[in-house]
Amino acid sequence: MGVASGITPAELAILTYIQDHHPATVREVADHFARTNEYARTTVLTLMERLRQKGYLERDEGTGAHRYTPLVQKADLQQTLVRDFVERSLGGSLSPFVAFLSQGAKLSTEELEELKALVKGMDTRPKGSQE
Amino acid sequence: MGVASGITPAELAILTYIQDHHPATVREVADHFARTNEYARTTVLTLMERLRQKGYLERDEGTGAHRYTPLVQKADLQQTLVRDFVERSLGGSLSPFVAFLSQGAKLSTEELEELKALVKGMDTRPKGSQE
DNA sequence: TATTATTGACGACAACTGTAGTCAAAAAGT
DNA sequence: ACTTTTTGACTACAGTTGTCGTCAATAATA
Repeated sequence: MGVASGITPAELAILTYIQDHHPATVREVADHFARTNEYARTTVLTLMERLRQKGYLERDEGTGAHRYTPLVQKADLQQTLVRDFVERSLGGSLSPFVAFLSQGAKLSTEELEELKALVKGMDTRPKGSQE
Repeated sequence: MGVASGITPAELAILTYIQDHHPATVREVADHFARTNEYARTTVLTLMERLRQKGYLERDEGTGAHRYTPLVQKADLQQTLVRDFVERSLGGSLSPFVAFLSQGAKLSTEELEELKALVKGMDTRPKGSQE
């Protein structure tokens, strides 16, 4: 399992797209990726089925092609992804991230606002303190 | 390649340890992981050799066991890891990370300081503006 | 309904990963 | 120098992931 939660990179790309465009049929997804990444229709199908087996997608077998719907919210998934990444790849340290932000990472106005509020609120909660 | 830069998760664990304890011999690393993760000596050897082939380690074949040294700084590697993660897994958006911080992620005093300085400095640089 | 196009279930496969045993060569100890 | 350990080069192998082709079943069309 490449990424956290047992989702591989290729699967994540597919799942993310579906989270932004659901319900979606294999063909719709395939058409999308045909332009960018280049995934054959059957590859997309395989990936989508694997995601379904893993519980990230569900499908409605009505008339015509099956329509897939995500079973996890995009925000939730990303949250998990971040948590796992920090834990597994950064050994729990957030410094690299902060450093990344310092070095030119662009933040949207909203993100900056949230960060400001966050910093203000956490002013008195040093690492290790109890909640 | 699980993680960015062609380093797999298992390899990353090994490399990280070596970046914190170098130069290191296979046995030293193996002894360390024998306690925690449970990697057989030869597994560690294999992983270290793969890292060497990928250019992340170099070894000194002097007297006794070979001594391995990292060829990339830990901070640099993590920087790359973060960049790649944000790009590949979050589609370039930092919101999930900010959200992660908001939801209880603990920051050290230093990290918080850096973040504060950062927020202050970026106050007038909305997303999309030129450097 | 005959014909044509679309779908999806399967099967395949090579590359990559995690894991480690074997065994000869080299080093250390006596 | 002889024996015992330790090393490391190789080999192996199963599971995962990325990628699709085939082909029969369905659906859409003429």
